[in-house]
Amino acid sequence: MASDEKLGRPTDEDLTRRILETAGRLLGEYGYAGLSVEKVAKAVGCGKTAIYRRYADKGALVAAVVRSQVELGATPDSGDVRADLLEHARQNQRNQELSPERVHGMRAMFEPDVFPALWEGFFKHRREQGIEIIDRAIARGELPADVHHDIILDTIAGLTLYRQSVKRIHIDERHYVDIIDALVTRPPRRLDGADETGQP
Amino acid sequence: MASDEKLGRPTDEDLTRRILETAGRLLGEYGYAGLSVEKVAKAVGCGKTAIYRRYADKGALVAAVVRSQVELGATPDSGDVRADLLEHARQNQRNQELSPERVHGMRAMFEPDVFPALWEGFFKHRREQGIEIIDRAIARGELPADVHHDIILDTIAGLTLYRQSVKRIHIDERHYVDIIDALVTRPPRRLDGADETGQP
DNA sequence: CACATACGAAACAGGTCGTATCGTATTGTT
DNA sequence: AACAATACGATACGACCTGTTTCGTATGTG
Repeated sequence: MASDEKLGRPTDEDLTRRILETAGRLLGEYGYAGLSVEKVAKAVGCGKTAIYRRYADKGALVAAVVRSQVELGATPDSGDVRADLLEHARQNQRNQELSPERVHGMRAMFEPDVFPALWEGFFKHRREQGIEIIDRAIARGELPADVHHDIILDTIAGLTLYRQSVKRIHIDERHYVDIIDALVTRPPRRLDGADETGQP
Repeated sequence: MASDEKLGRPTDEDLTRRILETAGRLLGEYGYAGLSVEKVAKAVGCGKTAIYRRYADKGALVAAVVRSQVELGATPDSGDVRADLLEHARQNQRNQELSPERVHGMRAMFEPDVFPALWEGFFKHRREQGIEIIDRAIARGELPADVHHDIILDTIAGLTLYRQSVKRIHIDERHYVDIIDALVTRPPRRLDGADETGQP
């Protein structure tokens, strides 16, 4: 117990980085179905073994790719709910934006083998950040206590998702300001006390 | 020229229907990657030939499946923009809803081989219906002339997409009423005259 | 040194895609 | 009735992919 070091040859972390980078590039180029582990290995210049030792299957690899391209960031807390939600939306957009040719990469998150890992590793956490923003706004009296957290957050997230993944059009920040203004000015209300998180 | 009838044995339209139906069921069950043309043929009780004669490849088959499960409906025109947009949203939701286990089917529309056909065959047309609703509202004076059509429509469509495809949670119609009320009461404005349709 | 692990290369079985070929079935035309 | 044209089911095929396994080699620790 004197040492925490693992035995044997250590995993090459630089190789891990190159695998994720290359897989991300090929994913953006060919989409999930067109991505092959063999091509990734070839492009990286390593064996398939190295990839399958790190990720159980192709789905896990792609989930790791998307997760590596995405960041959570700190929960905005400026004291103004409009500013906080705008920053929240900015973070959404940054995560989905990345680069124009990575649309296939973002769409790949919908793969049955990819999505569950991303929900746990990302979406759930993003939702919790949004809930916090709104709860603080309620505490400050900026929003009524019976506001429907998820409808607000899903409206913002859905707009970004629809624009980036379906229409491939960037959203000008001022449009977010308009939408957030509308949502805060006439906030959607809860219908019953049932909590909802999605993805059962 | 006496006859418009085609020569030879006619295509079995009932077989076409069974192919689409079976492919839709298997798609919902296994997702795009897990769907195989051979399994579809096996389940239908026909040869692969029959499928490949109808659809150029797997992507075209799946596009046809999604397209067959979706309907356009008439453009709402009640004289009230809130009612029209609500009906528009209802149509969105109906199209994505279908049945709970068809989530994979809806998500399959994001496949690179599937999406282009659906954009031309469906999304574009849906957008045009929404534009018409808003234009009529402008003509009636319900919305300002410089309202941003696409931001309104994409907000509504994105909410549905995010809820159904990502969170798998049904939207109570009253939430649509709240969102539409917010959008119509404080409508997002155009920034410049540039038209946008997406999917270049 | 012994030990444990990562690595690259290669072979492998099983599945899939999309094509091609065969003989058969079903239609309209002559 | 014979024919042309097409759909159909069955089957085989080459190319590719997934994920596993085996081998020899490289790189670390005690």
